[in-house]
Amino acid sequence: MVNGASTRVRRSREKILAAAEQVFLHAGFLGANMDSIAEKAAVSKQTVYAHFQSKEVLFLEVIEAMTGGAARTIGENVEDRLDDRPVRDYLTAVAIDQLSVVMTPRLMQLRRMVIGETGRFPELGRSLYENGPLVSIRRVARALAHYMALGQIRDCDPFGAATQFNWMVMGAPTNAAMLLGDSAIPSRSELHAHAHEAVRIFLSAYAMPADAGAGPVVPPAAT
Amino acid sequence: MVNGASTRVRRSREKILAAAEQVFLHAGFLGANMDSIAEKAAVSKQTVYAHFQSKEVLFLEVIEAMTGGAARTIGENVEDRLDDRPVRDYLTAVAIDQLSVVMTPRLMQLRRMVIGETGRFPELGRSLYENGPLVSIRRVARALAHYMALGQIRDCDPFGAATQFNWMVMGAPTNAAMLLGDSAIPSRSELHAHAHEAVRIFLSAYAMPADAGAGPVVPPAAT
DNA sequence: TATTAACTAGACTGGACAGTCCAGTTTGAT
DNA sequence: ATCAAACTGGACTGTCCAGTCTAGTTAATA
Repeated sequence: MVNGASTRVRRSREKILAAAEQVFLHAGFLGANMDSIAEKAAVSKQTVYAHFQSKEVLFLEVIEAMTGGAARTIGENVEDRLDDRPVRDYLTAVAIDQLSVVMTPRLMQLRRMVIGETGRFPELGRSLYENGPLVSIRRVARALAHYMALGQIRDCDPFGAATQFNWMVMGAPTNAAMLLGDSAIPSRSELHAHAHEAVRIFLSAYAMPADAGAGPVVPPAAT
Repeated sequence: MVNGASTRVRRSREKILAAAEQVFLHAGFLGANMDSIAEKAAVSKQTVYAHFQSKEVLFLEVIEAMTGGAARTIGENVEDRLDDRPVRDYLTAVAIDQLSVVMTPRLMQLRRMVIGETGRFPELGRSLYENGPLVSIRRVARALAHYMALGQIRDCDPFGAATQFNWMVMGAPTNAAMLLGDSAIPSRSELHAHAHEAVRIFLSAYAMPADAGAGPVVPPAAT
């Protein structure tokens, strides 16, 4: 059977990718070393090179797999049934979903690495941007267009507004985490509070006046 | 004269620091190499080591100098005479100032490097955060407290509001530049438009109702 | 059971590079 | 002019590491 060998091959491949992910995330491209990847994968160095032509190829495959995986995760949680619920609820759900998926040590470290390696591998930065922020922004833009048609959102450029919304939600936490490390990653309750506050501000600027209801300045305590 | 020798020493030192800045920014800590720093500084390798004990020490001095320098630049431009002008003007000026200072290839590359080296040198991240975002946020927080006392801003936590403001202004451009490279740095006119839009949204949520005047949804064309 | 593709252990090559050493030269102060 | 500190250039050491080579072992298939 062709599949027997293929299974064995795939097992090795996956062990290597998992080990490489750990090592690269921890040490960066230059800091990582192929011997330690082989060791961590419990595989001979030769096998590593049988699967991946070079350190660079392995690195690229690891990173692309991670960015792709993250992109697939976002959006699985919030199905876009816009029609039946108010803008505020939809935006809040999207904000919480995005924050929950992205604000994890693993993805924050991926982001740090990609940013740090931008000089050597510019395509990784672009790929992360297009699989991450851009996807989210497009999704929100579609939703805003919908709510605009329903008269719940003021007339504006949906893409521009969605961009604003995206960074109101993600800006503070990601930037803090980039520079301050994983300890700056917000807790679940902080994350909820932040999401509500961002939605409140966004709607006070973009909701239809009738519907504007900026709500209390102090967000609902989410502790 | 003590100063003669000291001048010679300082000239070398400065040449080395300038060269090291270039090389480190371009290649990162591990990617940089001391021979090329010496060469670029037009100085012998020995002299480099006479001034800085090791690559690591040199690296730290370069980065600390850059972060400190940037911190000093911000705020030189906008003197904080709050009393006499409306919130909107003050916030707009601050936003444009910050964007102008921070959104340069050199500082964006510094930020990328520091983020990338966070694992090896966590203190650099903290230092950049405290010399950059935190300083700006504190400044805006002070101003907001002032305007709150004047009844132009709603009652709220000034620090929290200032944090929101900061990332509404800086979030989108920095994040894009981090991942997409210097070509994503906004032009002067984009930067102005973005600043106005951020202030508009912020004020529609935080200005006193009487004074709220969210203004038109479409920001004043800043082209 | 025989065959063969996948794998192992570990020695090895070649190049890069941090940091040192040394013997001589320049420069600025006195 | 003299002297010491700063500097030069380049050879050198030791280490690390990507990638290769070899000879032998394991395991899935037919």
